[in-house]
Amino acid sequence: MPWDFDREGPIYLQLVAHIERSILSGEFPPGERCPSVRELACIAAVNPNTMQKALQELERMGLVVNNRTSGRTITDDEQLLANTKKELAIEQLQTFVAAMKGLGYTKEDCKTFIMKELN
Amino acid sequence: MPWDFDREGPIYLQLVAHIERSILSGEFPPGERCPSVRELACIAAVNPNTMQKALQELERMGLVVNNRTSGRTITDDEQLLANTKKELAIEQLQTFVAAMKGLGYTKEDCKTFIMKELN
Amino acid sequence: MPWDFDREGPIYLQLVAHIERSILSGEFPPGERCPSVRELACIAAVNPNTMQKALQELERMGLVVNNRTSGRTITDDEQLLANTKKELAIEQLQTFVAAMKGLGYTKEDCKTFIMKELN
Amino acid sequence: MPWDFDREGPIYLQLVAHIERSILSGEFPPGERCPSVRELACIAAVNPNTMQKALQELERMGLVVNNRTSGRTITDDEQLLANTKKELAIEQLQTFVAAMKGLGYTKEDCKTFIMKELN
DNA sequence: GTGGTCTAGACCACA
DNA sequence: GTGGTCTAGACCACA
Repeated sequence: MPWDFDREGPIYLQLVAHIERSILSGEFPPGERCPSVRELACIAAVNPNTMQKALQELERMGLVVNNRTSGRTITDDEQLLANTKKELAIEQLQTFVAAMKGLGYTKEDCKTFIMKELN
Repeated sequence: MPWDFDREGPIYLQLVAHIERSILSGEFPPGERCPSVRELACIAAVNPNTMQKALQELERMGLVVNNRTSGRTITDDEQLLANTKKELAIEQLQTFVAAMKGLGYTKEDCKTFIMKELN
Repeated sequence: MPWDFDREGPIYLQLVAHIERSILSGEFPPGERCPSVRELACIAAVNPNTMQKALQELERMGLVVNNRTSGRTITDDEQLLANTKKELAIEQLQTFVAAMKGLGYTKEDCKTFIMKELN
Repeated sequence: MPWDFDREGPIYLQLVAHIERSILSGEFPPGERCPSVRELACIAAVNPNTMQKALQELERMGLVVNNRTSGRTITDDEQLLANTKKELAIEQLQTFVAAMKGLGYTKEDCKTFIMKELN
């Protein structure tokens, strides 16, 4: 199943986001081998060059480690993984609060709404 | 500025959602006159037929009232507006919780996370 | 005059080094407009994509600033320029000392040699 | 491990420079027997004729002495060795100063830079 | 097999 | 015009 992309934003960044989530959700477990550029490109149905760019960005972020000719592995840096997860969570929260604000809810309204509705 | 649409889902439903939010956010105030099909179609840069279908759906939902020859008005049924707003808010909350679940958060985690991060 | 490249090391990194030196030597003055990707690619006789990669690296280093659709400029951050210049100088010094070591000179020998021969 | 050569300059001159450094660094000690043309050609992975030409040049420089039928020896002329070493050192220094000049350093700057950075 | 580089060329947004 | 992205495909080093 090829991944699907928005019209907005470069595909390689959408790949980064997608793989990032796959790592944090445990689909690509910490310390395990990361599928090769070619494999991932095939799965996502994009050009290997595009996938390469995405993986190099993930390296730069530290989520993926390059072992040269023996492929890449997912980082096992628990601290980094925790921080990244928290960042993404905050992003989600901000999106949610923004949407709620569009409905006329203040931050306080959000809190009380959540406490009442989330069970 | 013409509105923008996803690839997914019929455009008329996206129009419904858009106008619904405009009403709930107060951009189209309760009891006021609703712009004509032609006006709205022009603003949104869609075919008047598509906008017509959207407005009929909004009528069905009760958010818009048809006065026959004298155009449409936004409902002033505060109860309905409040319910609709709440429904949309719950939808947003579910989207948020689903995203958080994808990051490994439980509902309880969400609560404590929000209490800590939302200030 | 197309630039010339070693067999060793990616061309794009050699481009980075070349442009870096051009900036530090004042050939591309601080604050001035940087030639466009296409211009530079033409001058250096490389593919625009390769030059693009080099310029993006120079951006990352902060030596070049991206102004989106209105081209790039050389940084005017004097501090950064001074630091970069010093780094390159230290690199040169290390190369020199290594070569001297191969001739049997110690660091101290180097110092006295320089004091005597450099005038 | 075969020696490696630049694209620039005849290979036999690169061989001369390489063996010259080997002598000055003590790898081929003064007064000792010099490996035969065939041995050296094999080690360097070049044609014996090319190595022959290199050794003749080293003879001309006096660094290597030809004993006719009993092979060659490294010179034991300490004065010559010292002079040659100094020449090479001066060459290195000039290369270094030229590189520093390209970064905007004067000879004086070089001196103070070295005094500060070399420790 | 792995990752990486480079080219050629199309196409996009922005203004 | 500017920078940026993407594809297709060749080729390289490493082991």
